[in-house]
Amino acid sequence: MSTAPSPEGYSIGELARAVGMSTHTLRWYESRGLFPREIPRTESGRRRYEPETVEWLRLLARLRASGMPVAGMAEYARLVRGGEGNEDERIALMEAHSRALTEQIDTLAECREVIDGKVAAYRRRLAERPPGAP
Amino acid sequence: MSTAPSPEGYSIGELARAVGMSTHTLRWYESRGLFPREIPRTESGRRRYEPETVEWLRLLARLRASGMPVAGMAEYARLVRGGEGNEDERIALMEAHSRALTEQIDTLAECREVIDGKVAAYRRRLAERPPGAP
DNA sequence: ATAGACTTTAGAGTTCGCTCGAAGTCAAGG
DNA sequence: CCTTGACTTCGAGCGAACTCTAAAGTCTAT
Repeated sequence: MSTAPSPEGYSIGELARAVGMSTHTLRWYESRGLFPREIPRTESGRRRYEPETVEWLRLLARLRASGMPVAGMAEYARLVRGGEGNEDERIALMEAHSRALTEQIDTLAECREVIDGKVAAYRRRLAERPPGAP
Repeated sequence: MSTAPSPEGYSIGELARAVGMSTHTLRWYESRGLFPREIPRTESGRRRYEPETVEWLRLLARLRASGMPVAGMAEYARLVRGGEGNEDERIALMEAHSRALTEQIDTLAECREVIDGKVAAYRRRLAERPPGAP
């Protein structure tokens, strides 16, 4: 609450480096409503991200990596933007995703078993009929 | 092993129904080299898939569902087309995918934990500050 | 004060995996 | 023969999530 002397906060390039995304992606995320609040600007119009933005983006990265579509993240950002009082909606959103994730993990494990079964079959074939045999 | 009297084999529509893909997709897969051999045609040029194609497509479906790109499946089909003797290459391909799959599963499980942590935090907030409080 | 690194915008382009449509051929029932 | 519906090829189109370009403006260091 006063005049901060040092830069305080991240430029878009710094933030990009900090979270491992491109500046393009950060602007595009913003255009898609993926931030829980307005991004402050300097006098000349440059973005100056607050430090906690790093945590927010790390969460988004998790959601993306686990297959949540951008629209889902936008919905979540909207809820957070709405402030306290919609915790149940946030819980519903996240739990739905968690359930989807469980399903996906099960599917993948199943696929892996089929694949490992294939590998085992090929190994058996190799063992029974070593290089060269009618 | 002899002259089969009945139609024997699937039309593209029948196969599509049998494996749950569209006829468009089957033709597209073919154009991408995803079949381990030429698909026989009737006199009039229509595809007549052999019964074992169903199993092949079910395998492809697994590979796709587990994130293998179409190019990877094409490579695998190429190996199978190559006939016996390249089992080690097939094993290498499949094992690489299996490893990728393991990694992906771990990533997803990690993401789910983060998400479940968020849910837990929201629940705590709800419990401590029930509907309506400064 | 000037180079060069960085940022701004709007909008176009890319990749992947299908998905669809057009325009025509063919098979079977009535 | 006529109709209906499945089949043919080919090429365009789509949605998702970036990714890049261009042309301008700004900041920092020397």
